[in-house]
Amino acid sequence: MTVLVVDDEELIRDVIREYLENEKYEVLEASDGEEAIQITSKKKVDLMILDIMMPKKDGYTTLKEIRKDKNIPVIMLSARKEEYDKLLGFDLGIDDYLTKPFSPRELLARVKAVLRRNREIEIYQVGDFCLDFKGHLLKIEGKEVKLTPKEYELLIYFIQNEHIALSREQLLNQVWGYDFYGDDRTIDTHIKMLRNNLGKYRDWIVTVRGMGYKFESDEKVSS
Amino acid sequence: MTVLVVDDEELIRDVIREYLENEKYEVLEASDGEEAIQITSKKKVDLMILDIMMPKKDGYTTLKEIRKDKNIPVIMLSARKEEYDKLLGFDLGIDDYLTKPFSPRELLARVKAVLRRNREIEIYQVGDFCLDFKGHLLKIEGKEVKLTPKEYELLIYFIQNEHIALSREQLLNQVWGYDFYGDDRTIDTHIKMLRNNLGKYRDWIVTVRGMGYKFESDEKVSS
DNA sequence: TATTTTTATGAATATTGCGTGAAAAAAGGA
DNA sequence: TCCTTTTTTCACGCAATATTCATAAAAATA
Repeated sequence: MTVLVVDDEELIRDVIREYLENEKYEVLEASDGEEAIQITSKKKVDLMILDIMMPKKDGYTTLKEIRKDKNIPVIMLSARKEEYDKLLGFDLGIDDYLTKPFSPRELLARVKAVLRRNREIEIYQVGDFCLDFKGHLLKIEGKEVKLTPKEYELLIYFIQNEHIALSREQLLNQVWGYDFYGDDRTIDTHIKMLRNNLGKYRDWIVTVRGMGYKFESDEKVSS
Repeated sequence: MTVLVVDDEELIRDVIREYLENEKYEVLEASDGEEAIQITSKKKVDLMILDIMMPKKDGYTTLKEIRKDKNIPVIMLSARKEEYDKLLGFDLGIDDYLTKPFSPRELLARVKAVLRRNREIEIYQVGDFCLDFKGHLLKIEGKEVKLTPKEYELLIYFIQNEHIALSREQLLNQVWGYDFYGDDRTIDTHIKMLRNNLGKYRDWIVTVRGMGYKFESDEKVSS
């Protein structure tokens, strides 16, 4: 689970990072709204902790922009309690709210609560790459990309094991099943076809020479 | 769907109204228990959002009186978490519970969940496609389309699981029942007939090769 | 550089899964 | 009961997909 912390104060970010990492969350940081928008467009973020008062671009504006094409859960931070009413009026669907100074413990509790609440959502979205697990639907740049069953299963297995290098044997066992006694090279062909279908995201499937393949969505996107 | 919001704070009512109306719910307001009782006796209310702490007549008492002759689903609001235990003691069959300050998003999620749980009448209408769940009546371009019982059940199950790919096994279990031990391909035949009956909407039943089928109406899919 | 090892690709072939129609079986109605 | 409607089975043909394999390309090694 990846949490993006957006706050202009480095101290705050550091404290939150420490607590979250202690609980095995991956933490990304942004010091302003622009940076936050950049990061969410490139990386998979499961939850955003967003400060309202920031220089350049405030929390509202930032959230509004991100929400245009992403539905990332968000916990808002603010220095003043009175902001809450304003926040409620703001029609952006925030998930929770905390006033500074807050206890890290409480933040953690809320992070967990929000993620628990959203666990049933099964959509993998990074940039304009959008995979709907339940719908068996992959969209890239808003257009449906047709995958064959094997390509689909393969892709899902990769995504579920992001950043982990997988051997051909492992892929055969997990995706094809233990009762498959075919050629190792079958994988290569499917990788080829999957890459073709991923278009500009073809490099997200990385060859690990002598080992197998791995999936990595934060690679630089070639267009 | 009509939701009655009962709270003495106008600000809270306004905020809830805004969120609910945004999701196409009809919203009624009451500022105290008496008014709530009046409204429920006169209008059709599908769900009540009821604050516990109110002047004159509190939430408990109000609910107790309304429940004497109506079984409207209710979500309770309270300022303090501790109230929850007290609430449990009252055997009034509340459907859900939220403490202030709550996230609007969570409220919306719970409203939807409660209504989903309690839905009785349901009409699914997109373009000139109109299915009345209860009346077992399908109209396309204003003309009634005759479906066999199995076709109805199948279609309803599809609509209730729109955008989700369903395997043949799942369809057999859910529509035919777990005690059906027939051929998988029975599904195919029913799909064929259903598609024929759907006429120009036949493509709303999408084949997910190697997996099963899913229902997808033409309306824009938000990603 | 030449050599070896590993991966990518294209094409040929094998296999699987779906749509269909027809017919048998079961359920309903008069 | 008989007749009609609905449900289920099934097999054929076609199209989509999976697999294999030969060869090209790329990367590592010396």
